[in-house]
Amino acid sequence: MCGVMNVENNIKVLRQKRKLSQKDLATACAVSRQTINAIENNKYDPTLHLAFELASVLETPLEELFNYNRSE
Amino acid sequence: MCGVMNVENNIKVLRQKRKLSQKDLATACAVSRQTINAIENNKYDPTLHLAFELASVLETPLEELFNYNRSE
DNA sequence: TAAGACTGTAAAGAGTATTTGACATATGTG
DNA sequence: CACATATGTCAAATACTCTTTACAGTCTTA
Repeated sequence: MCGVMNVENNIKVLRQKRKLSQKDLATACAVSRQTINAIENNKYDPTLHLAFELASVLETPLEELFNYNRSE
Repeated sequence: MCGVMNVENNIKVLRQKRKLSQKDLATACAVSRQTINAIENNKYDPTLHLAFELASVLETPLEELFNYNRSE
């Protein structure tokens, strides 16, 4: 239900700005490289836990890291 | 994995402040009442999508709604 | 007492997030 | 060329989120 709604993210841009590889970011967040890759390419959304971890590592507020478009 | 880390939340307090029942909030977020109940009682964390929905309905920033304690 | 609204909880099942391992490609460097 | 690094992707397996259904307890009010 509600399939139209997406949580886009700016992870790739922010990661590259800090000169981190997907593997670097994965290690810093204690997840696999494939997980970072999948999230950057919008295969699925991270868990809330990982979202906070990403925001912390990338030193970016959650609201900036993810663009949530309500009820499109 | 990573079992020590938790994402606590202030949903119950904020919900009651707005005089909403669990059912009210559930309906507004398009999830079941049990889901709201489980999240309020820390049975599990919501998805990122639902977290944004809760923040939107409760008109509260994500960082205020959830208390993320990193690497305890 | 009875009835209604609100909340806590449990079990079964569907759907999603994440992992590991593998393979492909592209780029840069010895 | 050979080697390393970074990235995209796939498949199978596991863990977790979330749903529905159901029952129980509390509180208020008629």
